[in-house]
Amino acid sequence: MARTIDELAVLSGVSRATVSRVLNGGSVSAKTRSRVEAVLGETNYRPNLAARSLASGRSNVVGVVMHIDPHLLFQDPYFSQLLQGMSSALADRSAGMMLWLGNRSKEDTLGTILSMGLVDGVVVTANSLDDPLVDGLLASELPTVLVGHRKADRTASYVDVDGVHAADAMTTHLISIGRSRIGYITGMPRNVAAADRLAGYRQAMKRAGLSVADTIVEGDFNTPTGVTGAASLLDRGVDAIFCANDAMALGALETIRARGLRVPEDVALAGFDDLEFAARLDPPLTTVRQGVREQGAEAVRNLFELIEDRSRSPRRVLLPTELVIRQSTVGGGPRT
Amino acid sequence: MARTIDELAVLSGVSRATVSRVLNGGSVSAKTRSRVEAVLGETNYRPNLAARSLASGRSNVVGVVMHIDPHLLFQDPYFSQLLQGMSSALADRSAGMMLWLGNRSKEDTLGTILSMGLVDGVVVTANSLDDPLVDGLLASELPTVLVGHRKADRTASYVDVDGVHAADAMTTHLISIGRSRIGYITGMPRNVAAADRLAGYRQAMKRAGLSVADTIVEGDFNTPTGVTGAASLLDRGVDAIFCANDAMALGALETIRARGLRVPEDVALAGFDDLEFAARLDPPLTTVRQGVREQGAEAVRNLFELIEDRSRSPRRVLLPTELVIRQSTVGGGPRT
DNA sequence: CCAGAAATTGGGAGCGCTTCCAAAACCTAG
DNA sequence: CTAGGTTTTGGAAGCGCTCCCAATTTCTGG
Repeated sequence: MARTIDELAVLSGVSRATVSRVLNGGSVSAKTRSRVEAVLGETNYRPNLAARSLASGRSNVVGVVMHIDPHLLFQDPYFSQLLQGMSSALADRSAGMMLWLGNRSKEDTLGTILSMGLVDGVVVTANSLDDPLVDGLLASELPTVLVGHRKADRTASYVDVDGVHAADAMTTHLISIGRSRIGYITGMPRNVAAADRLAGYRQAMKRAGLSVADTIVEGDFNTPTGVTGAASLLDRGVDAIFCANDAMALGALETIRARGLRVPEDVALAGFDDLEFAARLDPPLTTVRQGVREQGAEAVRNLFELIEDRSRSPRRVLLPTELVIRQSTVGGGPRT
Repeated sequence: MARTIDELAVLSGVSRATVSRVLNGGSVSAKTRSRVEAVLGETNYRPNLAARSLASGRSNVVGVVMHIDPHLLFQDPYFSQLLQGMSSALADRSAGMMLWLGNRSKEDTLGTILSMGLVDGVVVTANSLDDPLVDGLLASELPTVLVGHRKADRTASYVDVDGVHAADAMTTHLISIGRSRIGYITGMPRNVAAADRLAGYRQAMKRAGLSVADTIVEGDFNTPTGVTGAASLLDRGVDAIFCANDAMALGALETIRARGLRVPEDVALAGFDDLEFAARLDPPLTTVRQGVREQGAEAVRNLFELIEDRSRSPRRVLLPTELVIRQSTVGGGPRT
């Protein structure tokens, strides 16, 4: 029941330094190593992280900062999935995770994180176009990887999905099934993903030579704005509605049915995210699936590369998305 | 830009020990204190957590362990909310959170946590009737608070909602609206909350002198078992279905409608959890609301009391629940 | 069998902080 | 003005570990 490395050293008849070497994979003769490991085995010793961290300057703990609207955090599985992905990538390297959710002022959190000297790096969700926390982190010495990205972050490492491309693809799909008056309900104005998706929509519409003069209404990613947004779009006589996320598509569907219109015959409907309920809607919702778990895992891997080689140039990763076509756009389409 | 306490000491012309005292609220003369604080203000020094932790044996970081079925973690906002509650209570004491999700073997995690010497205590979700991790934690020196509880944990500190009482109340409500053949779809067999809710149901049925001979079918908290469970209950001619959670109620609703039955006229339907979508179903779902956030916050507060006074006796807290009655049981009832 | 190179090992100095202890400074009252 | 008590302060010893450096041991080949 040795508690410290010194006790371990005494028990195995070598110096503290040698024990440390076998613990950390230093060069030790096979004979010595096996002797120490024997003792190690029967003593269930665990190195003290604080001491190790103080001495080595590395803790094998990474920080995760999610500054996010609590309301979204609740109902959107995005964060759970992101956490899962990160958590499992972390576990692969037996590293720990310190989590901050956004309930203090951002600057405060920033200070805390930097201070601790406790994390080797940080993964931070960058979903706002201007976020002092992200700026501060990027300006600091601390290796930082963003999940999501802002146009300005050209020099930062980030992991994101290609929202522009995905929204373009969805819009193109809508066009390909013969719709031309395609309404769009946006996400929150200052949200990066929202901006990307909108850009993708505009891009596809433009390429097809379709007007977007009065086809865009502003939403905020929540269901109620889907309800109202759809109402206003229907008044303008659209034949398809593309919502920046599934939650709003849910609202839009309510409105469409309330008016006695059929989906997709009268109005095709598409969302984004492929939340759990999307496949279960009536009709099942055409949407975009993003590998959120994978995104989290990739962010962690990215971060570790940065930690291990601080001089390495930023790595920017765009993960692919998948168009999930269901009956809300293609009536007789494939069942999911 | 002092980085260490020694630099700070030099800058303010006192000893390292004195700086440490003003940092930690030791007794320092007013004059000295203000001098040091002045320096402190213009230097944005942050104590190194690892060093502090090593020297003092306390880290102001608590561990949070959520060993949970990844599938549930995804779609159930329970965990997000729990995290939120804990996170905000933690922020109130400017403490940090180390998070482990359940992706390694439990024993492994346990070892890691205990080893680190890095957390002052741990909050662990105890949702399985037999969980070696929980047993190990409780047996260890580490202050531990459970969220949820097992019958066996008489001597542990925990925070839970009174699931027995809540399920009893819901069942009683169903009875009070004139139903007598009340079917019940259970949660996962070895889950504590599931067991509690089932007990509450049985208790209420027994008190009312109603038979439960063939009214209970086994579910697993997921929607599909709600679908199948409801089918089997309807075959037995029930006039109400109480599901151990909302996700299954969702499935049950599907089945009921597929058979052309009306809710609540033909079959009353009740869930448990009051998830976001519950109020939005057609008809809105009668369910039980639990203060999950509050549960998380309370768990943290509880833990801190334990940490500050290790000799204190375990504190067991049962948080109240709220019956949310909507149209799935009372057709003309209050709109929510 | 021995010099020299290579591999292994132990000694010891810190990492930045808290905290015990004793010295120094300050009060009080006689 | 001084003895005795009370605060306030600084010195110094660690907390458990890593890692540099030098000493020791082991291995080469001539």
